[in-house]
Amino acid sequence: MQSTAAEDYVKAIYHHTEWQPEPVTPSQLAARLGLANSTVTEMVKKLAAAGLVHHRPYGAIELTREGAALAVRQVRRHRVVETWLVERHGYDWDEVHDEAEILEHALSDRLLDSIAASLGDPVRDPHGDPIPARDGTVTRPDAVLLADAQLGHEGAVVRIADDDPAMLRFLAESGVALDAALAVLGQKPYSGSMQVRTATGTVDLGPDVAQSIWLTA
Amino acid sequence: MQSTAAEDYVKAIYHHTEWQPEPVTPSQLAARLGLANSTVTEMVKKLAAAGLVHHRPYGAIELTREGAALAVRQVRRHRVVETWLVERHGYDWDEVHDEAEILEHALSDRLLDSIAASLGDPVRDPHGDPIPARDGTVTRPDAVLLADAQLGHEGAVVRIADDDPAMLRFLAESGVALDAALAVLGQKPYSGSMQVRTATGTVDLGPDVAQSIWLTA
DNA sequence: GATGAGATTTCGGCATACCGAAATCATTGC
DNA sequence: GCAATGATTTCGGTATGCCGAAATCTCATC
Repeated sequence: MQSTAAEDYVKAIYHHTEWQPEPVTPSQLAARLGLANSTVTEMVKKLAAAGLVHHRPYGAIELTREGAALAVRQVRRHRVVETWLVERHGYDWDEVHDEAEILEHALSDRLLDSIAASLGDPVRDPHGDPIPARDGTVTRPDAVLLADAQLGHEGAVVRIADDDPAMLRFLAESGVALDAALAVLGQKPYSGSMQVRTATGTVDLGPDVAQSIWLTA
Repeated sequence: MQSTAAEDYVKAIYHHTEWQPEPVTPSQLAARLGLANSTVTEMVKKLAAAGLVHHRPYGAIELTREGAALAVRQVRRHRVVETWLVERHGYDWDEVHDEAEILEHALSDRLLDSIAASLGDPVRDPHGDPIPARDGTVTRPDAVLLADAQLGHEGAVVRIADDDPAMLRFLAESGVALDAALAVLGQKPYSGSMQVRTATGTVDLGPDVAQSIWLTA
């Protein structure tokens, strides 16, 4: 059991718990992977038989130690490839995902490590997501969701979880990029939008954006 | 019909006729691909239905215009990847094939062209095999097999068709590498081996080696 | 012109990974 | 405590690509 399908499943399970941990259900997994529920049930059974996940019928799905290791390996591959595409091949953030999704299954360990080394062994990808090390170590910065930040909180942007290219462009133009220093000036009641100071000025960010931006604590 | 299997089949058919043209039979194809004859028969039927090959039952197999275009595209991908692995990632000649075999199916056109451009759009791979251009143009140098060369023939090495790493190392140490100037000094009767002058001295090359080295005409 | 060797094709089967429909389960609301 | 709802699982089925064994064809040889 080491098919590309298996790799995709464990990676999807891993992602579900990466930033806010709660076990994943078959239907959530099916939605994320774009598959029928019945397909996921069958595959999860096989993954369980292969020792990659824990799953009792009608229960939630959790990775075993072995499954988590495989997932972390895949995440490393995916994010190294994304970083490489952006830094060396002129891809934009929104263009890398599909290509990386395929390549992460095709590169040998040797080539992947060589690519990572040529990039200086980066520790985060273009979105700020941590890139696991070769040995599976994941260093995740202490981060606060902008939406949860206290009034007056100041911090640098460590992660931008949005995939919408238009949104990313807007943020970049507003002075919101990885490592940019932000300060939370205020919170508009009802609208849920946040007023934020950047290096160059002040911006209002809507609630969904505030759910996508993470700051240093 | 554009599966990785189809790509492998048309590429194998193409290779068969690349340096000495004769149509390929199902059993030759099966041997080259490491598959059962029955599998090849079935797949060829599908390729024919898809318009990639001509094939009447019990006859030879030939590429259609469309099949040849797909094959050339795959050859380009394979050779660009091999060149990239050797030039940028420290692979040796004998180590690139398996990796390239997988990657050639996984790279998008955009990424492949970007990689080729980063290498200066090379026209030949580490073995001297021509790399087809983006538009499918193949420029093959006029070449003479060393084994067929006239006595006194002088020319530069344009292709080394051997895959054996020990052999390649021996050749490199003997002054036989791509672009090296050689002169055919003599031919030993019966043994079939050739005496050749290199920049640094004189070497005897056995008949199988002489079947693998190509010189400018 | 028949025959037999060797290549080719046909046939039934297998594995993977997917689907929709039907059956089953768990839990919430009454 | 029970029914109904929504999630989960089971079941039959599909497509691709592979295999070995059996049937069939071709062609050289006699």
